[in-house]
Amino acid sequence: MNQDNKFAICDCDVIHPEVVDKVRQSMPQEETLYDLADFFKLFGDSTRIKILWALERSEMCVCDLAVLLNMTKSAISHQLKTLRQDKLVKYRKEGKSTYYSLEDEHVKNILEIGLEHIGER
Amino acid sequence: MNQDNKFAICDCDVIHPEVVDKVRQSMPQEETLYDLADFFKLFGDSTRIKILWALERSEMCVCDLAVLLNMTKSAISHQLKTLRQDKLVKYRKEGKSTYYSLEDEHVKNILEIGLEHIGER
DNA sequence: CAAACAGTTGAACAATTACTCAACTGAGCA
DNA sequence: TGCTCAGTTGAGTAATTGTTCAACTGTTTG
Repeated sequence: MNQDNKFAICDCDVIHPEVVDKVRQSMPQEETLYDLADFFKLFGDSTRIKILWALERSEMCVCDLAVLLNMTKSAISHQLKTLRQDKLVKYRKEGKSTYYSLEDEHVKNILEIGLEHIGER
Repeated sequence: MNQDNKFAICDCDVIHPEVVDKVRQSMPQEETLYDLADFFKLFGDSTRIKILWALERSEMCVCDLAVLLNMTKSAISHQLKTLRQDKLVKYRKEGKSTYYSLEDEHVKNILEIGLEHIGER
């Protein structure tokens, strides 16, 4: 459980074992932390941030998003696919168009806190 | 202001001009959106997530973090540098050690919302 | 002073990723 | 039926990025 085993990659010794032990006990599972990072990765791209921001205001189709962000339909569609896979947006088809909207209620909260941090609110 | 200019990259026409116009007016400045994405990029790596999680529990020195995460001091130090530059962590030096702690009160909130989304809370 | 250790740094490398391009599907319409 | 347009998809490419490695700084201690 602790690091004094032969598989240690770390190139130094513990200085404060009690702190490390305390913190280690409160760490979530490895997988949870990976999922968390993957989730935030979605917000780490300005194109996706723009899409999420836009969809927070209104349901939109791919063409409208492409015009709004001045990008190709393909680029938008690729990003929508990843947002779809991670359950941040949902869509409905109507005729030739596909209308996207936010799936998750956390998106707005996250964007707000981010804005607060960078001092834009 | 709208997209009917010769610099349009988009490969299609607007379908719902009124929606696009409405949303466009509520979009923040380009730079703000980039800053926002850069901010979230920090949370988009599992090593940094782990570091932030750990520091949320306790101030720690580089060696302790390296032991806790089973990584080299160098790798940890590189990540701490980026977290430092973006004002998420602060540090104090004492003897040979450098003690890092969270600088920003938003970190906890962000991690919480992330956990909620991935259904871990 | 010299050795030991905590931590930092820059270059190099490997892995990831956002966008482009071209081809494709499928719905609406002449 | 065939054309047009909205949207999707996969391969390829260029840029970004996390870690390693080696060299370095600075503080403590023998």
